[in-house]
Amino acid sequence: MLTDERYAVILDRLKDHGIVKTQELMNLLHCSESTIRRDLDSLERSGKLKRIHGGAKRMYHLDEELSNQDKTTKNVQEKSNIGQLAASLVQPKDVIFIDAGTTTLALIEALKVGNITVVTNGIPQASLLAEKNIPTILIGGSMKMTTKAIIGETAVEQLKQYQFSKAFLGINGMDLEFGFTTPDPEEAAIKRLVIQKSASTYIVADETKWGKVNFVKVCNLEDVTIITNKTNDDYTAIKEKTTILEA
Amino acid sequence: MLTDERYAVILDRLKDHGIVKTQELMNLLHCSESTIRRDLDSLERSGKLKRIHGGAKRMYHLDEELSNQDKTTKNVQEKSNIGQLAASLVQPKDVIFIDAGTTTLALIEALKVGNITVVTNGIPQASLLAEKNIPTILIGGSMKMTTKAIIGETAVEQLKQYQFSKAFLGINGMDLEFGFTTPDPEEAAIKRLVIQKSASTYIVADETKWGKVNFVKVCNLEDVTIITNKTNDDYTAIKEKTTILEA
DNA sequence: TCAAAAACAATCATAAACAATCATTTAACT
DNA sequence: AGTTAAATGATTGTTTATGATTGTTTTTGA
Repeated sequence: MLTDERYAVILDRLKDHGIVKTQELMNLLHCSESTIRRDLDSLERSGKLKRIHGGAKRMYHLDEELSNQDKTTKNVQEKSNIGQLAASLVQPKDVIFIDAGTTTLALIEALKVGNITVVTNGIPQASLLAEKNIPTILIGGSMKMTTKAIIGETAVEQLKQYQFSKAFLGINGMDLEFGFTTPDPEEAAIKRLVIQKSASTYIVADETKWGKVNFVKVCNLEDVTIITNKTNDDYTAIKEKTTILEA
Repeated sequence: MLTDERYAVILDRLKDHGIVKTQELMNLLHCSESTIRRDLDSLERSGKLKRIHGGAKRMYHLDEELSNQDKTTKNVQEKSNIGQLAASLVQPKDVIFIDAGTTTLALIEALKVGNITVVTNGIPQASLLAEKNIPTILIGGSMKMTTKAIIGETAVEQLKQYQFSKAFLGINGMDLEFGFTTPDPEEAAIKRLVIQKSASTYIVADETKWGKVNFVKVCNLEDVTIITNKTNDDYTAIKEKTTILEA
């Protein structure tokens, strides 16, 4: 069992359970307490988890961080559906904003129409847009390392220069009571500004985001149109407040 | 069993499992530990995998960036050498600019020191920096689709805000008579501004750039320090005008 | 509050993996 | 065929990872 294999197992387990115990890892990985302890120490140093007495717990951004690797295979079908619906809204001559995050990548994949300009704050988004030969403007500023999103004051200042005909935003949580929320205040600031600068705004989010509440509020449900995949009866109350497009 | 056959087996196995062990490969390929180790070394140099203690693992990042442009392993080796020399110049507390282009990616790969800030105008650069957890500021503006470089007026305006202790630039051509040249006026404008804003500037370029002349002049040979790999007798005249670091 | 138990950090010896080198074999080219 | 270059496997000493041991700190519950 190689060091990196153990790391992978530990992080995977952490992703599911939110917490791991030293003893449990010893049995699972068939190695000594010292080794586990050293592993947790390394992983903590590289910011992947937080050590606690008896084991370790998940850190905030681990949620997003791990998903970058396996999310590509996880909700792929659903995201693809959402992306296609979102892409169908884009028309020639549109100037659209595309948010950072994994969900909006599916939108870019599905983009078909020509003669559009895209503005984005996501590095992977920019990369994909370049490969699809879509004229793109990237927002400058500080890069958030876990999500490869551009944030900060410089980004806000640059965004103020633009107006968009449509904006497509990702989100971490949406809830009837608390509206749209994300863990990062700086990302929330970007999203709020974009909503303000765009003629119409669409939140693209798969069903797992329903009912989740994060640290910072972005806006109310009724301020935007939601593009999601599965809306069951639970959302009748929500549907009265806002517009939902089902993919 | 030919060398390239082993490479294929190793990479194939890596694609499925994400990780390979030296011992396991020895049995699978019926060859000595030394050979496996050499194979892994070569494959790491050409950017196909990442060696770890006991074997190797997949590289998530510049897999697409470098390998699909099919650099020969020789060229990769040279760029790696140049990158390592360039990286050795970086010191803690530096604020450095890293230019877009493939050569500077090797520099980022080789970056070891902590407590630095990087400013870049390259999308692949930003992506790699994020994976290495290096604090990064990305220049915003229009994206040039062929090279994934950020250019244009917005980029220039943002750059004016910054000062750098060191800057590392790529280049398309360098010539005794015509100096440093690139095909794109907008890229040249960025490079010129960076040179002006940086305490010291290094051009990183492999030997193939010597004697080439492109459309737009960036600066004279004597304005910067050149980091390149092979300097033979032809360059005696050049060496009188400028500083050359040989990797 | 105090004592026992568990978890902890630090250290050490051992074993595995490592880089570097060399002689030998294999392939490639004239 | 004969020469040269490249690849291989064995050997060397070095580095790294590991598990056991030590004594200390934290948690627990009586």
